[in-house]
Amino acid sequence: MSRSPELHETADRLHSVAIHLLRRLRKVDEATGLSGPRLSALSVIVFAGPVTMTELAAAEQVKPPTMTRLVQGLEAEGLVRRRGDSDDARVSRVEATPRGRRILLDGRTRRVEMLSSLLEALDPAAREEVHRAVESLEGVVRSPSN
Amino acid sequence: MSRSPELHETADRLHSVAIHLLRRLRKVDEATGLSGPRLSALSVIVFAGPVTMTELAAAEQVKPPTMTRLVQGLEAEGLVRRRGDSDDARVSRVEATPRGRRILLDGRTRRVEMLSSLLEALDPAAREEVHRAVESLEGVVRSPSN
DNA sequence: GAATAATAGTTAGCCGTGCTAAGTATCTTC
DNA sequence: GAAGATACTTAGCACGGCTAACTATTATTC
Repeated sequence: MSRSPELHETADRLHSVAIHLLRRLRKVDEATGLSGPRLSALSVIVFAGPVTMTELAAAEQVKPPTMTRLVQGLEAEGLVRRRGDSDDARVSRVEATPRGRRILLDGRTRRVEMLSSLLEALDPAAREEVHRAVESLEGVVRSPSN
Repeated sequence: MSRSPELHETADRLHSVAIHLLRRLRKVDEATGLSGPRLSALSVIVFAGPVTMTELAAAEQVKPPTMTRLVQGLEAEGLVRRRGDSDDARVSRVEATPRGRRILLDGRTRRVEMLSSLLEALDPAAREEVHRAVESLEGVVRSPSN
């Protein structure tokens, strides 16, 4: 079971870097004025078009009652709007308002800009290396389990 | 202001990889039976020896009342113990019990094992690349701002 | 076609974690 | 030794997660 020390070291530092990266991103996201869960839900709503509550809850890995309240919050801030489904009176479809869409897209821009500026601090060779490492990790992190 | 598309792409994918990595880690951490904030506080207590409440709150970037409750929770589960300071009767020093230490260290082991097993899925060249990329990112992510 | 089962959402109510404001107890300082 | 600073706690609010239980619809089954 025990693995090489180098592997452990890389693993440990990878963990730490991931934490620090996301901490930075969270700070940037504060400018949207939205909490993490609301911002994340809004993102699904913006990119997945009109969505049902159940789909939204599943996408956010949250139970339906939790999503009910998140959407109520977004609705109260005028970022989101609901319409009944024409075929099935039980379902309620959620879509972003123009304001919701703008706030989300602006936040997304800030986030990518922040990360890009970090990467710009690297010389081109290192940047290329980060790119390839990200590709490797994508394969490995996405594939199995959840 | 607008940057090269490759930069944006790397930034975006880096973001996504970081999110997925931490999601995996959170799942592993569930085995400790502790919430994120409690686990994180316990980690500081274990590694920084007896600590004052104020130091703990600062380390966890949380206000003192929040730390009061986190420590009360850990104490109720027998993972942590408090002693008064001999020099200053206002301060209260927190230290881990043997059980607290064991739970934390076991969790830490599981976490590193999980990451290591991800890295093991890569061929040695890719692994080496990830290692170097992590070093680059460390420099860039740690340096400025908090 | 009426009864039953399944599905989509919501409401009610709990717990944990974040906060601020305000209190207590203990130093420190003048 | 009185005034102020410091360490921590208590009280009370908001929010996000959950389960259990409810309503309203749609689907099934006999």
